[in-house]
This record gives sequence, C-alpha cells and structure tokens, in this order.
Amino acid sequence: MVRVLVVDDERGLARALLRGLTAEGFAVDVAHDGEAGLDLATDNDYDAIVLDVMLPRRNGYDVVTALRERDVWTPVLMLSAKDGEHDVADGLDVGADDYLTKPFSFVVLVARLRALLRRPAQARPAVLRVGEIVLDPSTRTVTRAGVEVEMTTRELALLEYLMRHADRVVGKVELRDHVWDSSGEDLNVVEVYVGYLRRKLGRDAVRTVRGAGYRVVG
Amino acid sequence: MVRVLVVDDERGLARALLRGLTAEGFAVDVAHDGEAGLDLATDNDYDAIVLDVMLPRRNGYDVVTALRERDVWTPVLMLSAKDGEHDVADGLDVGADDYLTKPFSFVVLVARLRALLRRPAQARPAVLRVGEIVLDPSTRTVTRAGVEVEMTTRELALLEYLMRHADRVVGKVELRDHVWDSSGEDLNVVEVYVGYLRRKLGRDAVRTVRGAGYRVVG
DNA sequence: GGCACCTCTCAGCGTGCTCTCAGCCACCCG
DNA sequence: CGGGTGGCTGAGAGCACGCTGAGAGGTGCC
Repeated sequence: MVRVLVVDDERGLARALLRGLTAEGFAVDVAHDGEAGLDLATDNDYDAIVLDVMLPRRNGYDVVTALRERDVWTPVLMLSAKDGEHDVADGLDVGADDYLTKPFSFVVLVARLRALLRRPAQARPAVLRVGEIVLDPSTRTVTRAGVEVEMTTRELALLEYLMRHADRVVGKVELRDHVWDSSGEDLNVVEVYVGYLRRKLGRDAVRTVRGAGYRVVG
Repeated sequence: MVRVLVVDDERGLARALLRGLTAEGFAVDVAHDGEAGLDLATDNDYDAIVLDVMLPRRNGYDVVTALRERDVWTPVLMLSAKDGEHDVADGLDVGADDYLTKPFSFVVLVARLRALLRRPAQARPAVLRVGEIVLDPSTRTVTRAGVEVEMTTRELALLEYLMRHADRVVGKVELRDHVWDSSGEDLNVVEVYVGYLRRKLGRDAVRTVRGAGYRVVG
C-alpha cells in the first residue's frame, strides 16, 4: 500500500485529491495547513507528499526545509498557483523533488507522482561537497579535510548558498537577497561574512571575482 | 493463522471488524474496554492489535504504555475519532506502530494491518546509546559510563527524543512539540530542562547550536 | 498537615552573534 | 606612476539568545 500525504488548504481541491488518489489505490492522508502537514510527515512514513506552496501557518518551502532538517527524505511534489520561474527554482532549491503549476490535470499529477515513487530513494544524502569542504545541512556540520569546523547560523547559510552554486560566480546582491532577508543598500555584510568564512576555512576557500561576486572551487 | 485482537467499545464497529477481518482470514478476538484488552494482549500472543483510543476503564495510550512496560511488543494500530495532529504524535510516541482516524475505510484498515504484519518484528527497543550515555526505554534507566543516573519523567522524555535524533540538530520548537504537549510560545522550559540534563550528565552531554537548537553527539 | 519532589515561570545576567563603520589595501585604469 | 574604485578587515556597539537561580504551584506520601 502506497501512502501519500496531501497538504492543501483549499478544501475542495484537497477533497478531490483525496477521492481521486484513493480511487487510484493510494492510502491518502490530508492536512489543511503547513504545521499539521509537517507533523504528520515527520511522524509517519509516507511514500510521497503532495504539498501546496501557499498554506496557512507555514508555507510549503518552510515545510520542506523543516522536513529535510529533520532528516525526512520523503519525495515531495510541490503545487503552486504562481508560475514565475523563481518559484520553481526556489522549490527545487529547497529540496522538493518535482513541481506542478495550478491548474493542473489530475492525470498529470498521478503520472508525476508515480514517477516520484519509482525513483530509488535518491534525495537522501544531501551533503554538499566542494573540494575538501563538506557541508551536511541535516546535522549543520561543516568539515574541512575531515576536521569539523564550527559555524554560526549566518556563516552556514552563506556557505551553503555558495556551495549549492559552486560552479558559477555568485553576485553579492544575490547573496544579500537569499542569505539575508533584507534587501538593503549596503553589501558590506556579505564581504564581512565572506571574510569570516575564509578565516575558518582557509583564505582560498572562497575566491573573489572582482566586479562580479564570489565563487567556491574544489 | 494470523491472530488479531480488536479493542473497541462501540459494539457495532467491533462486530463489523470482527466479521470483516474474519472474512479476510484473520483469527479475531474482541475486547470492549481497555482493561480487558490489556489482559488479553498480555496473556496471548497476538500478531497485531487494533486499538481504539477512547475506551472505558483505560484509554488506548495507557494500554500501549502498559503493554510495552510488560515487554509485549505486538504491533499496534491505533484508532481515533479525533484528528488533531497531537493525537497522532502522542500515539506514536507512546509506542503505537500506526494510526488511523475514524471514520476510515475498511480496505485501508486491512491494508495498514497487513503492512504492520509484514514488518520484521521491529519495535523491540534496542537500547539507545550515544557516546557513553545509554538509555533503556523499557526499564527507563539511564547510565553514564556505566553509572546509573536518576531521571525524572520529563528529563527522560527529553533525553530520549534527543538521543533518537542523535547527531542532528534538534530545534527547540520541535522539542517543545514532541516532549511537551503544549505548543505555547515560551521555549524557556526546554532550556531549563536541557540545563537539568547537563547537570546530571555533564556539561558537554548536550551541545548548544546557537539559533538552531541542541545536539547530542557520540 | 508537613515534607519531598517534580514541573514550570520569571527575571536578570553574560556572551556570542550580527552588523556597521572607517580606514586601509589591491587591483585596474589612464 | 598616481588616482580611483572595489574589496578587505579590525574594532566595537547593540542585542538577541541562551543559561541559571529562585521560587511558586501541584501532587503524592508519610
């Protein structure tokens, strides 16, 4: 029996999914807000989660992030009313496995769901590795050449973002937007924190690309 | 022959389950209150137990707790009329193996039951061991480097949750949600109790990860 | 009733984190 | 070679976070 969790606050849609997926032979649980969904998903062993982005109490991105932090690697299919490319990227960045834009056809949803279920339990080891630096988001640990390095929250967030985009140059504005919520004027914070990272990981861990941003290399 | 015990005080439902499960090829016993169910489950070797939460004389949580204390590890499928998220967490925390909310479809119940039966006799609680700290949930004892350490209920619950998620950072909100029932605002209780654990187990037994939570490591 | 114990609240304190600022350095231009 | 822009860093202010001691309320036992 394949167990699926549906998290959506639109009662009509949720009920339709419940009925439809049950008819398809899935065992379906439903939650109507992010918090409830997160708890259910943490405590039960679902085979897949269908997750709306816009949710009361906790949005979809949050839920996925929290799940992955709690070491839950159930594949997630995200649903969103918006169709800006950013949403897709953000969703997948955050650890969702697939993405569907509302409105969608039920047949397509089932097909995508089956595709997710077919995949060998991938996602799993979300450790980021660049050169001799390893970052494990689930344990929040960073090691350089096998030696653990303590990181503060901000430092870790910055390093994680850089490592997730290891192959390209990341602009300071982009870093400011993603690692810091504020979108202020001053980009000096970024420089300061890059400095901290270099102090802890070695001067060459993060390379400066003048006029463009930063880059981590192996 | 697979033996199943059904504990439910709603006569109609109990009879329906008896008939349905028998038709599915199970050997079914029925009890109508918690005390009777507990006795039957203790004395006989069932392959699974279907257990209502709301019961006269002893509720479902109680029964599971009592069973586990008596070293009976028969898989339990809990039934509940409520669908608050907390019930699920409580049931599973207490040692149930799966959870179903009323009303449910009979087909789903059978499927879940089969899933439970398929599982290798897990549940049995290997003692938790992290570093030199050992926690035995069945005897509720904790030792550090072989020396027994007294623990109050809350302390034990907190330590157990931390140890079950050793190596990863566990957020205070998560701890509050799982170790304490309330989902209030104030997280200070968690800090206080972490302080108690440290006093008993050593300052370094639980590590603080500022801005993220706590972590126990081996 | 008195005592022991557990649980939780509260307020105060220390500290580590975050961020700003100003000055300096490095690199690229003419 | 000198000026200018972009980037780096040490110092330090502010503050949020986490820790702790004191104690109140509750419960169970003698």
